Amino acid sequence: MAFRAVKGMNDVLSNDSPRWQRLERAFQRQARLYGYEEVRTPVVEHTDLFVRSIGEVTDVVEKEMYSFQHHRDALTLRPEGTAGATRAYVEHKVYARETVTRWYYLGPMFRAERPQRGRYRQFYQAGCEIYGDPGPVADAEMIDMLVGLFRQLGIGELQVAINSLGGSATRQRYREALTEYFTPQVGALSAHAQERLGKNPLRILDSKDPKDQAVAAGAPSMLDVLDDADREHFDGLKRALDALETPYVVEPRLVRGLDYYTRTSFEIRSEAGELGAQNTLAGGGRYDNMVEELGGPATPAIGFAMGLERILLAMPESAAADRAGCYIMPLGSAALPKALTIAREVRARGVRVECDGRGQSLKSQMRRADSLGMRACIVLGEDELSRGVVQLKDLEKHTQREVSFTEIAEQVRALCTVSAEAGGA
RNA sequence: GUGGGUGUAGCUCAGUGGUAGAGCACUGGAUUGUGGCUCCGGUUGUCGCGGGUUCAAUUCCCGUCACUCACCCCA
Repeated sequence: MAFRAVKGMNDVLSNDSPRWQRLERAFQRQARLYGYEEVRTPVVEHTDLFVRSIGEVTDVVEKEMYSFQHHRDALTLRPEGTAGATRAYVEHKVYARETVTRWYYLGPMFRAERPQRGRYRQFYQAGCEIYGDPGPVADAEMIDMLVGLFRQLGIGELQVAINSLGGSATRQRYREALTEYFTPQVGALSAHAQERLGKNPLRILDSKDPKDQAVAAGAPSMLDVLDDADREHFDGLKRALDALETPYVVEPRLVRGLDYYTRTSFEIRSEAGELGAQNTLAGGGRYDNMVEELGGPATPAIGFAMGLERILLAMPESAAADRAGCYIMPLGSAALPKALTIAREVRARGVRVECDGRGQSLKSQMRRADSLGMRACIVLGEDELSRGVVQLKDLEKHTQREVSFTEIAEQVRALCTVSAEAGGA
């Protein structure tokens, strides 16, 4: 056991990968149904990109990034997907090609945090971004799409939380109002909150420390300082969600840890499955200033990311798969060459085949075929070999018949295809 | 960065100051060549690592490392 995976970075072995694939396919299907197309961006970006977009005084930038120097470049493993996507959007002047852009992505992200349940140093996010649509209808549809996806995956106990952080002017006003409110009560705050007061007072609002919560309870609400346009936008979001009959709760203290959010911000949580304390499945919001800040024209944008590991923790086990595939059991080395060519013929017809070349007892091979969930098996011994036939057994119906070499591939295909179609219906 | 928990077979875990067990898994047989149930047998361990106490430590003590959960923050 000399080598181990790097702390917080996990292998997905074959017993888990079907669940991953099911989730990824469901996400991609849902995203395409809503008009998104895939974008793939590099895992490594210039460090400045993240500092500029996520914000210099965020936890992510201050202490969670995997940054390194390569020759003259300061580089960072992406801690999230929006910055890279927006960089690509600006770099390729996509805004000049189309007025509204809808992208989805899926891949690993990296944050050097202390690992725990539902939080890893290399973790997988899937996300969507819309550029060029100011909302709020787009915002509501995005939230509704996520709720629909989670329901399809069988995840229950969902909660949608929404808030509006206002535009940048509003946000500045609110920040001042909060500083004014908290400063006289500094002593009543936790040490942590006291540090934040100067840098980012909004974060005190979602502190879980009871001391902070007590003080924050009386703080002015973000919703009270929204300007008319912000308020109209937020009301529009709520109306659209109502129209879609998507349940939500307004959480005026929902503040997300990335600085780029403006106006709409939201989280989707669940209490289901084996989720621990990290029960936010997806989070996102508007970032109407980022395109311009990264050098493009003023372009409204909204996006979200969801954590695949967390969703997998919340997903119920799927029903056992139907029997499929064929196991070939040659008995004795003389039967092996014929077994191999039969295996290839059957595979050519689209049926999964495993040929057992280990030379073990028939009982052992049978056990293995069964535990693999095979639908059929072929027994080829000396007697069959000399007569040009095999025994074809249906492991589900416990029936067996003799089939000639010339017909075996087609017979297996018929057996396994029928079973697959019946199972899928 | 802070705090708690756990390290014993491939997996899940019992256990004892006198150098280890169960279930599952794997495998052989009961059935000269037929799975899922049953029965009988077999294989697998530096008891995380280092030090201390002791005649003797997997067990007690100290340290260390790893894993894990929670705080923080986020997906």
